[in-house]
Amino acid sequence: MSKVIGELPEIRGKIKECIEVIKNIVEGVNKLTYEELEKIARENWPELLEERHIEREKVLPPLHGAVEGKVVTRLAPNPDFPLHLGNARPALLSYWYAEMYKGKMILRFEDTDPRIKAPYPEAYNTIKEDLKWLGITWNEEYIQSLRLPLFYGIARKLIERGGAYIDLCDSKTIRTLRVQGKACPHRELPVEKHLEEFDKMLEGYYSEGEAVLRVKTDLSHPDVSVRDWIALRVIDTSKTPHPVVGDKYIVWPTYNFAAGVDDHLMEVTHILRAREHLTNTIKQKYLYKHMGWKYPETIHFGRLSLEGLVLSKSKMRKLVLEEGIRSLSDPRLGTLQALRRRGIVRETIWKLIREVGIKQTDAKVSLVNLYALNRSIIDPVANRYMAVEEPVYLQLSGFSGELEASIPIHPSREEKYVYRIKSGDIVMLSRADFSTIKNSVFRLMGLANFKISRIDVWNDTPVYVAELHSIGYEESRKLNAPIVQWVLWGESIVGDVIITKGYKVLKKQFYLERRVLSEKVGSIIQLYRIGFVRVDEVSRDRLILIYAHE
RNA sequence: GCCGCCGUAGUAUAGCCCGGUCAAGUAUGCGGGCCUUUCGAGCCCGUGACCCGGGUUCAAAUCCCGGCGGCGGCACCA
Repeated sequence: MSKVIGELPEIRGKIKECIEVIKNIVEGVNKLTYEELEKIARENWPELLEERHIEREKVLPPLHGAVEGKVVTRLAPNPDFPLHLGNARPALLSYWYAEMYKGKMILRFEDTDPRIKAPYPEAYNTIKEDLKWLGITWNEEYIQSLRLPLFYGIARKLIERGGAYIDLCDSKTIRTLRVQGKACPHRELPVEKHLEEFDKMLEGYYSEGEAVLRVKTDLSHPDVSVRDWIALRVIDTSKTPHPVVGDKYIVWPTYNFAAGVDDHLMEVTHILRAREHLTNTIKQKYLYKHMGWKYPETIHFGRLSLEGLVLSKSKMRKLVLEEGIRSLSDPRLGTLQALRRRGIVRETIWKLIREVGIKQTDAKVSLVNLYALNRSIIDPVANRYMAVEEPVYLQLSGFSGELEASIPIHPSREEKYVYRIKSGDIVMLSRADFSTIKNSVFRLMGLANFKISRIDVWNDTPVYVAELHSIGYEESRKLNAPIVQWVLWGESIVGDVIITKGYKVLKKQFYLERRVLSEKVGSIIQLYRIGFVRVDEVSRDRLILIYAHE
């Protein structure tokens, strides 16, 4: 029924009559057997029997009110910590939309709290590096602490327009009044008085806590925090100097004032930010109304969390203190630096954020999903190497001359690495593999098929003697022989693989093919049957690898 | 406690604004098969969801009301 209306929308007016007709037809059709139906379909509408497989690529939904060439977005981080995965969402969305509409993106450091959330001097650069790694470019860059006189100017205009007042109440009094929805005595004083007090504030007449500038909102607003929120306050920068401007200023804007003013001055058209800013949007709109400005389009998306990974700055700081984490790129953290070090590539972050989109609901992404995305990108490019853990020694015998082993560097490429093996050479196997092959014919990957014939002991170490059974891969298939990885003794190098499990870090020692030394720091490789790892450090006789995922 | 936002498979997401080709698409995961000199990748098959209850309507994932659940905000933080 619905299908018919969908295809023939013009019958909409006569639905009641149609129902009878359709009912009869459907009853008739229902009496037919499946075979009869199939026959009719094949004769009349063969295309119906063909399966369609449509893959739609996910694209960003259009931005409300966006005009090509005019869109301005901004990313406004507090430079108190490097960027983490959660920050990648507003960062990439702001960037993508600016690109999509051929507009521009602004990077603005919101560092207007030298007291409680004091900026880290290094973070200004770290954040820029994080953004560059993400592949984000921006057109303009600002630091709010260098713009304080601008905020003072706007504040003065706001007072003149009757939109703000200097409040000299102590915090206890004002708290009580606000909850009751009552005005404090200062609110209704004449504009001239407020301008005067504002000057006194700037001159340093008042100390911390004695005077604030409040924006007039609605004293009966259901959300108490919206009622006459604070725009500027006094911070004693002789005690807590600001890393950029030192103790030059003692009157500082709050987030809502600074962000609100700057979004206007910088002509931001679209704000993309997380849901926790919903109330801030409401607060800032009062400021815009007083000033007669137009508030930008705003999108509030949900929070992004990654199962098993800490993304909150405060929790990460705590971890750093408690777990003795020295570097913010420690693989246990959720910083972009840390993810990068764990072998997560930029394209994965892009795919992930694009997938998650701009929904208002929170997204809890599982690590398995993140790994799957990452694998799809690194698998085609990661070189393969053999590696063994807890080596068992095997001496190869039963042949004369040389055997040739060709190890694919990547299964989908022709390129091979060739070893020449002589009778008597020793190879290493993982202990776990050894237990499955000790009684049967097995294949050393890329080399030949062997069977263990006896045990020797050299300097207290058992060495198993393996006799050549056959060379070809076909034989091993016929016998259903297991294929194991191996590393040639003397052609090996020790690699420490760092594995992150929650807040624990394990270190496992592997012996790898020595040819891995041609890999550079930062490259991602796959150890056959172990997983993907990122080369973290390389020296002549050792390397450090960080485990990414299977 | 007060205020607000949001509920589609294990997870993420499409569809919701504008009710009908939605007996709900895609990805990932999981189960099975094929292929393969990795237990990787690829290919094929299967699995599995509209939070609950009412209402409006010929027709509700979509609109309305009520519950329940999750999350966020309630700073002289950003």
